[in-house]
Amino acid sequence: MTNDNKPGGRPRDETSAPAIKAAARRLVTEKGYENVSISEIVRVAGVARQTLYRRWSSKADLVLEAFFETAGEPPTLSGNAGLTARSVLEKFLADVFDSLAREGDAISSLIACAQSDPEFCETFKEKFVFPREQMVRQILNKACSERELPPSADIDTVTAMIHGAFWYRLLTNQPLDRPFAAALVSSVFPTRPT
Amino acid sequence: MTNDNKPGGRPRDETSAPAIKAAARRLVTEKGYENVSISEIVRVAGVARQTLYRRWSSKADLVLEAFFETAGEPPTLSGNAGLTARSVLEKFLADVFDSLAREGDAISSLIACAQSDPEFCETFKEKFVFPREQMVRQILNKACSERELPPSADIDTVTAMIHGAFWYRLLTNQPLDRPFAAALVSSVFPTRPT
Amino acid sequence: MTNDNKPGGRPRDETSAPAIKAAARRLVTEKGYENVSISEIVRVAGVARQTLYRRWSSKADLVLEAFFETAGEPPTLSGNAGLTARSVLEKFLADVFDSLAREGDAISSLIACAQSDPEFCETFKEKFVFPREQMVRQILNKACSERELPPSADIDTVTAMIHGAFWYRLLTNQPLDRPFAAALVSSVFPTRPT
Amino acid sequence: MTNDNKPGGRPRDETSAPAIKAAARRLVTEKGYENVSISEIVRVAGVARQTLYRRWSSKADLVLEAFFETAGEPPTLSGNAGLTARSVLEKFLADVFDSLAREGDAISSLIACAQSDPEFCETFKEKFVFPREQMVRQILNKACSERELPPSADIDTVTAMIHGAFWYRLLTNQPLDRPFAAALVSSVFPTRPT
DNA sequence: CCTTAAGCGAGACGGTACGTCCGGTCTTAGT
DNA sequence: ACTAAGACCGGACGTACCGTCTCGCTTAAGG
Repeated sequence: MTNDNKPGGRPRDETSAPAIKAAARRLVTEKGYENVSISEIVRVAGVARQTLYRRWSSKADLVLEAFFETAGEPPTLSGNAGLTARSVLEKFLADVFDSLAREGDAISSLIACAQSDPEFCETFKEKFVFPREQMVRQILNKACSERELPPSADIDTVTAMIHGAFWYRLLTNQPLDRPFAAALVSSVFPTRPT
Repeated sequence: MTNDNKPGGRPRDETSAPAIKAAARRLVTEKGYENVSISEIVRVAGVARQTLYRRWSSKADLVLEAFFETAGEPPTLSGNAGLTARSVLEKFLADVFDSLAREGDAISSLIACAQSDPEFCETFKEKFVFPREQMVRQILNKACSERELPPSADIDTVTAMIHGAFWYRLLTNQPLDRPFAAALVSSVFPTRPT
Repeated sequence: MTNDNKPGGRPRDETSAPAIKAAARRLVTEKGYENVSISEIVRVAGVARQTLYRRWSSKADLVLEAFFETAGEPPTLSGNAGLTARSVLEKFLADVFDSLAREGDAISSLIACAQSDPEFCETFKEKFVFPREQMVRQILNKACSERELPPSADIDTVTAMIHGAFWYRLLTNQPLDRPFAAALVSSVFPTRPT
Repeated sequence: MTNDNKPGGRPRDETSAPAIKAAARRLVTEKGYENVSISEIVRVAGVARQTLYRRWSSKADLVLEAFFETAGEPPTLSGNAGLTARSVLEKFLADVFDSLAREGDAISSLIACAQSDPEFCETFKEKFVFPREQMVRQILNKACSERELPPSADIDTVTAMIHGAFWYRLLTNQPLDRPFAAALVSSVFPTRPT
């Protein structure tokens, strides 16, 4: 969103944007997207109102950037060489749940905002949803090719079910903990006959 | 929500409440929860502002009642006597998807609202979420007891996965159609060896 | 400016308008028209901003009404029965000068404002300028008919000169005192040969 | 106002100041002092904002200089050798009225500005008011010494009345035309018995 | 030739005030 | 008691200017 045309004029204060984003992130995390006003963000950031509007055209724009600035490659898969896909998935989910436990409320309010702002929704999907979805899909594909899952498994649908399960719990304020991660994994991978 | 204390005074206009709910329902369906103001609802309903506040304490209360007035027993299971649990589930999901296709945007915005309003969230869960969840759970339990699913199946988790899957697709604007219903069902019920 | 259509609705708070006008009048007197902000007026009046805008559409409207609410019959001519027109004029001017000494700065800033706001200008003339001008004209007419002035005197022009003289002194911050009143009168009335 | 310290550095662009003054003068004439913003002046002048502030410390400074650059010796008295003071005065007033007819609105808005800016007021008086006042005074003095006016005439007061009369008409949007000039003169000079 | 010093267009900066909008409460008169 | 109407306070909104500041560049004059 930030436009940095090269030519003349005083350069933008490099500390302003981070300060604003930090303020936005903190306030949204503390109070939820809807309960944060532009005025409060600029006050906390110690910045003039126009300095915010010069960079972002709306609260949605700002908050999206504040939360998902870095293109979404959130947790990574590397270093899981010798593990089974099942255990990789379980660890991945546990990690995701941990991070949501920290800022789940903020994420909830972003999901909420996405419903009434199509542009926000698109960016949110691109920066947050799809990367995580892709992650699960990769793990499942690996599981499939290594025979942990039957070749007939419908990867897309199972991905939606896994991803959906924790959205569902997130949005209905039900616990997102390690036991749930384990239960999800168990439901996906066929039970081993003892 | 409506309080109908017995004693004296002019009785409430019986047409006001329905008019307000109809207006609310229509506007929310058309424009989404966040983009509808109280002022607009009362204007469309042709009613004084206070007439709304006398009956509901907030937009959330009103909209919840407008959408989920009847205690949630939405689709029913009766009349599915001879069918397999699998086909019952598929039909149930197809029906849910059909109804969401009609008013999915409104539901999305209600889910959104639930994120910033705990009370709304609670009512929404009670009136909308849990009944549907319970429905799925019942079908799966039946499937279990009739050996369509292995007895080891984790009904709670699978319920969350099914329910979550369509929330997820709903909130991310991905298609909710019959093929997806079929795919969900197929992923839950072990594939029949041909 | 205040519109008091008869029908329904909560009546306007009768104390608000006077409070706002009092605040406006006080602040303009203290600080000058240009240095008073709407925000300050409503803060001092202890009133919501919209409560001001509901009654007046601009600071100009408000201030005009605050200063010249009562149709302009400022000083009166009655009770000067037996006096010469000359002495009546001198007394009238002395009175005007006294009142300007009290709130001359405010008047100056109103004259100023009138220059950039034609509507303000019109109302200002009607409520402030013309009544005073008319006063002088009446006195001069009386003087004429009673032979204190030659019948050939151009009343309109002399009125403009008298009135103009104290505007001129007012706007250029030159003293407006009794000696000047006397000098004006002496210049208008032919010097009596000693 | 322009300071031209001797030493090094790039010399000021000689075209900037005239361009700025021209823009200021044009805009103030078109729209009135209050309705012209610094931003607009520099945009019209095709100049950077700082280039204006380097030369003038405020809009008031600039506009004063733009309008009254040449020390005030506006119309001159020379070449009126053989005429009566009365006709000289009439011609002087007619000239002043003509020039005001051209840019009266701008002058009005300057008078307005002078009310809220004491420094502006001082300069305005020095550059515009006093020279014209002095002019009238000289003519009247000459009239006095040549017996066109009685020696008892109060030159200062009459000057204020003349000058005030056209300020008054100027500020109240009443016509400033030759008949009024004639009427003023007639009221000052004792009517000649036919 | 190269430094120094200032002017230049451009535009960001922290502020202040604007006029509008809405939410939730209240106060009327009328039914 | 209830209605329709609408005023009330509070507070956020996005915009417009203000006067200052900083950038990279240009333009001389003087060493």
